[in-house]
Amino acid sequence: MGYLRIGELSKRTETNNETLRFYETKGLIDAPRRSEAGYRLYTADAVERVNFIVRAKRMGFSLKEVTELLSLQVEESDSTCGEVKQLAETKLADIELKIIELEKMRDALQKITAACCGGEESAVHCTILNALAAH
Amino acid sequence: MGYLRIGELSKRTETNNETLRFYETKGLIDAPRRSEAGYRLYTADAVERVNFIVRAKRMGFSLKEVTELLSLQVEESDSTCGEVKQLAETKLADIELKIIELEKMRDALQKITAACCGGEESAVHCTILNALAAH
DNA sequence: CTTTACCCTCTTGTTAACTTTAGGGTTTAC
DNA sequence: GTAAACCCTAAAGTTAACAAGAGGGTAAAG
Repeated sequence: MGYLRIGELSKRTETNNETLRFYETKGLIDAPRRSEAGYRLYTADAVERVNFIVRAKRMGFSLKEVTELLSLQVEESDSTCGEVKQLAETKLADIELKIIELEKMRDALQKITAACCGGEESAVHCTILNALAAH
Repeated sequence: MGYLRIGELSKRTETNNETLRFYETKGLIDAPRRSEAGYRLYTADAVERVNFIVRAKRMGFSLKEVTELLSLQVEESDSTCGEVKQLAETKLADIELKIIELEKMRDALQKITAACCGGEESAVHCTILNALAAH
């Protein structure tokens, strides 16, 4: 009880069974324990992990990068702490850059929607490139 | 004068000649005028356009989605204004969601880098998933 | 005036990230 | 107890997004 079979996990993560097995072969999710018949039995935190993968992918991270993100952990051992911190900071910079660029796009799109069908100035000629150009 | 050949354009956009020709076949950039010998001659705004494509791709938009973003323009005709606004708003929602999720990741990463090698609490066991779970 | 760096088209190859197919066993609902 | 729904592996197929190669013109520097 409390275990999820693969179909249940895929339903809760907007994935499908094949993708989950694929992620397992790629090392993105741990091989779970199996039932007597060989069925995969996942615990609840698999849902978190898979959802993280799905979200990170939507952000434009490759599976290789997602693997790196997931590998980030500060252990008690503390021996690899320097590398971890280094990697985390690199990824942090990546993410901050993405946020900034997305904010620019958002502003440009807001200009477009504001200029469009907004009343008097509705007949303006405007593209996302123009909106971005106009800072 | 004032025209760029393909090599010049690729240098200014972190792309390469093959990619630019590929984007042309896919309709992401307009077929430019040609020299007598058949060389592509780009104008300066090609640089803007290609850079936009590059940035949007880094954000996790597919070429198909980039095409949609680039097609967003409010024309004087005003006939398609409703659709344009609709599409722009959909993309805007996409982008805003991405920003929010990236901000969550950023916060989680900041927690990791703060906890790591930060002095007294350096021996804490911490992963990005934990950091995300802890709100 | 020729060598070196560019450019062209067309075809084929590559990589990532799945998806589908084939050929089976297992669980569960009637 | 038998269908329908679910699960397994292994291998082949697919799609997006390029990259590379073949074979051949063009531009510009010495």
